[in-house]
Amino acid sequence: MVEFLKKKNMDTLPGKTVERLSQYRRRLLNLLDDNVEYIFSHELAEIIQISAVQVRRDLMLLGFSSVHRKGYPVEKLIDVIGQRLDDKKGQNVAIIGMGNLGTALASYLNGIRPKLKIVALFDIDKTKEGMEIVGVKCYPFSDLGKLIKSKKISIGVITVPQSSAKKVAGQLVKNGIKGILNFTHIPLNVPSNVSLEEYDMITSLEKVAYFVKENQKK
Amino acid sequence: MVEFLKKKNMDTLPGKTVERLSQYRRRLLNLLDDNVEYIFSHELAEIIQISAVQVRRDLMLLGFSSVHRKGYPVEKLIDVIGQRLDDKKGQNVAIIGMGNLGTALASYLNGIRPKLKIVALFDIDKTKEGMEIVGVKCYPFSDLGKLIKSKKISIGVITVPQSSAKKVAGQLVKNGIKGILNFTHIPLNVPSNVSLEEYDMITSLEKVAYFVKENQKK
DNA sequence: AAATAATTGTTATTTATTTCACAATTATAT
DNA sequence: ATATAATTGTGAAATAAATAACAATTATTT
Repeated sequence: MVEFLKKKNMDTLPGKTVERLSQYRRRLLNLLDDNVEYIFSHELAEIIQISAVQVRRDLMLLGFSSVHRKGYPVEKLIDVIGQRLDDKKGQNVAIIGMGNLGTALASYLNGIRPKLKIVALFDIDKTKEGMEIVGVKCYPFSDLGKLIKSKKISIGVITVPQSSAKKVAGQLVKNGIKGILNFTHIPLNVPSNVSLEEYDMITSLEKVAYFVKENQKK
Repeated sequence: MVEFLKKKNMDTLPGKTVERLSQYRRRLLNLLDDNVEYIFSHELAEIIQISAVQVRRDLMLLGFSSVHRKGYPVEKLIDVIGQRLDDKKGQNVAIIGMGNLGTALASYLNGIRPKLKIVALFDIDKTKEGMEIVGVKCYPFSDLGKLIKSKKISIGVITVPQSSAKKVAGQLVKNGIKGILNFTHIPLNVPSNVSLEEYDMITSLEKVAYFVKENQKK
């Protein structure tokens, strides 16, 4: 068995590497627009503000090599990152909760990655029904289950008020969602086959605040 | 010299611990509302969905002990977390960019922590001048420097469009900001005395999407 | 009063992530 | 043609973070 190939090219990547690959790709797409054909590890590192070794290590995990003394070919690298990160058939996303945050996310995320399509928005407020944000329709929350199935939604983004977070997560899970991105500060408890990513803006702010305080001690 | 005391009670905490302490506190405040007086490490762990050892370890770093067989006293623990995380005099925060995201953040963050005050909002759009969101005034961007000084703002939250992120960060730094929470996906380059926390929603979504895909291989 | 059970605080261990250090490769300069 | 310089890919080392393992403590049960 080709264990050595498997190791490099099939293993699930570490979460941190995934985060960085996502960022590399975004930068590389910009570079492509500027007709940059090759990039050295230290250049990419500089742009993302990390170390060049880190970049090389991440690309090593992709099994991707540079062209000697020219650097990494930008277009090809974008492609390889896509092959590793993206789902071939694409994935459909719903955003639940169309307050300011949900609305911001809808316009922010929509269209940014061809393989990640925002296909439905949901809100409890029935007056929002049929409303469109950046070309995506808003549905009443009661249609959630139906639409997860009909639109093959695999990822749900929760931007509802704190108080409904658990209920919404429960509904998503019950209707077979595969991944959840949670923007409330309520910790969610989901079965292990559902990928969960939590993001708490208060925690981020408190963290900055803490390090500001600590910095001033010096 | 009291090295042993210094070690536990003075050292800067690891970032991960800070994040968890922030979360513990938020949960504990809820518990306090429900008149819970004591909590065991495994109970707090269960709420946050982490391990009990992790909780004990974090509290160990605070030098905080439980009451034997009763658990950790909730009110006192909240207090001790505050003593460690919060700045005594409080810290003032500005949000720059009053689109949907900025607006969401303003209402989300305001009032949630007494020692973190949102004292000013900024937007390039002069028609928003004087507008109030959750009781905080919106100022034109040109007043940024003046207000950082007069209102003693130490933390800036960047929620402007991607294209102005660097300019805004530059202005903040130039005017003596101490910490930045960046919500754009432009990596910022700030001097080392400025604490920087970046949060990129696209990366989070791509990360969930990747793990959804990987999970399905199994 | 001895045994049992619950719970902590901490040391030791393991695992994950980052950085160091350097041989290998080859384009470019001399 | 040789030396120099740039750059990579990776094993080894260092650092950071999480988990396990367990002695210590004491309330409760028998």
